Amino acid sequence: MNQNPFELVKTSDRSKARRGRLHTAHGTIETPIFMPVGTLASVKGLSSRDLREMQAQIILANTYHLYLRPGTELVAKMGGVQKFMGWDGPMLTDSGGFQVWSLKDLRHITEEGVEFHSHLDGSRHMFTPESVMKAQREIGADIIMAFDECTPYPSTVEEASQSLDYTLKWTRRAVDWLRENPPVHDYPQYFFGIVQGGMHKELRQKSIDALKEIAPDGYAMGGLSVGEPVETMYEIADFCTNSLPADRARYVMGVGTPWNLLELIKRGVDMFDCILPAKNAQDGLVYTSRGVLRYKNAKFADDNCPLDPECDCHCCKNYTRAYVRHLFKTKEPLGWTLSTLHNLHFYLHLMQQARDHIEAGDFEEYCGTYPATSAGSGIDSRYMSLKIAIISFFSFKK
RNA sequence: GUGGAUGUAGCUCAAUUGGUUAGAGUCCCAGAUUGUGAUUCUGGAUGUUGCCGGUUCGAGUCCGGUCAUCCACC
Repeated sequence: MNQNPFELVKTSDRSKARRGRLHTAHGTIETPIFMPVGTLASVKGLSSRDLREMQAQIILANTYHLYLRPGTELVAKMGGVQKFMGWDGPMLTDSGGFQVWSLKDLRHITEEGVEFHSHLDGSRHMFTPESVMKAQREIGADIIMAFDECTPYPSTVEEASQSLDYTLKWTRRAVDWLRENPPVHDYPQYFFGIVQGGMHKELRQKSIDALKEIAPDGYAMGGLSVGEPVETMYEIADFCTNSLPADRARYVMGVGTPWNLLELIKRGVDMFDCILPAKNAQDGLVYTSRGVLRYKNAKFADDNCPLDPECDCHCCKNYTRAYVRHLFKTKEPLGWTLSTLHNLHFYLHLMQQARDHIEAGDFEEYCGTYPATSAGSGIDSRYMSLKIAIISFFSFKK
């Protein structure tokens, strides 16, 4: 569609880990990269200055949410999402396929598109591949996503196949619409297709083959981390990257824990987004160089250490666990801001480490020595859970 | 000093004409969270019902006394 924005810099000899660059009108993104989620044109609790200071390279906004409020036409009128939110770096918009999927009782899916009721006021709306492309053009992100149907887990081959059928038809219609209609903004907006197919490899293969013919500017893998065992997620992602074109960017949507990210980078993934670091920070849990830390726990009430003694983020350099816990307990907005600041810094720093080690040629060793990090979810392997338990026990016992 | 009112979880309050193991919110404690419908959700702990006695098969509830607090009047 457009000129390929992705530049493959290096691939590891001993895994599929890749070092690359994604060139956009608002800047170059060094990959592998994690994209902080800013659903409503805001990474909750943070200003664009915070994002710049933590060296965020690209952030993600959401078409469904911006469509409902303040409206994509208004965003266009304000000069696009970057100008609207005071962030001049690269942006990506998710199409809203996932949101519509999560609306469950409020939606009706047909081949034409998705009819749904706003979760805000119940008003009726229709999303079609065409209308969603129009909305994303108006929002003006550097990367826009196909309108897909996120296949639930578990799903039978028949269900996943039917779902994939819609996603592929919608993707073709989206591309046609983009070709036939003029851009809203005067810079390129790259279009990423989304691989679906549930946990069925033959469907994932079919999805990839069809997408290759459509030739989007990049490839995302959707429908992962929707309840399947983590090993299955790795296996499917691994299967996909075997077939995806090596010269295009690969993006696993909605994943995941720090450990998930390293495992998927090893399997050839370049881009990630996830609400987990932001959501967990907000709920009293942060990631540290020594594992997960539930800073809201009573044992940290008089802990004078930073959240992570080895972290050099603004929060860790200036504030203590006792203080951040106090802010959480008293529901002070600053607590949300500081803990989110830390968690996102942690993720971005992790990606920096990954890039450095891929370049140095020792990424696989780095993964082997990396401290176990649970998301606080039970889907990691038993081995990991044990390791986490041991590390947590010795690290945070007081 | 006299009269009246009120005493139930750390806090704010429920509990039918006396009827199972005295509940709820909040607070506290722990857990969950994977393209944000999320300042969210799930679970747990906490009581000599001010105290002493009486009536009753059975009292947070009725009676007597007592203590505390508040109000009004001397």
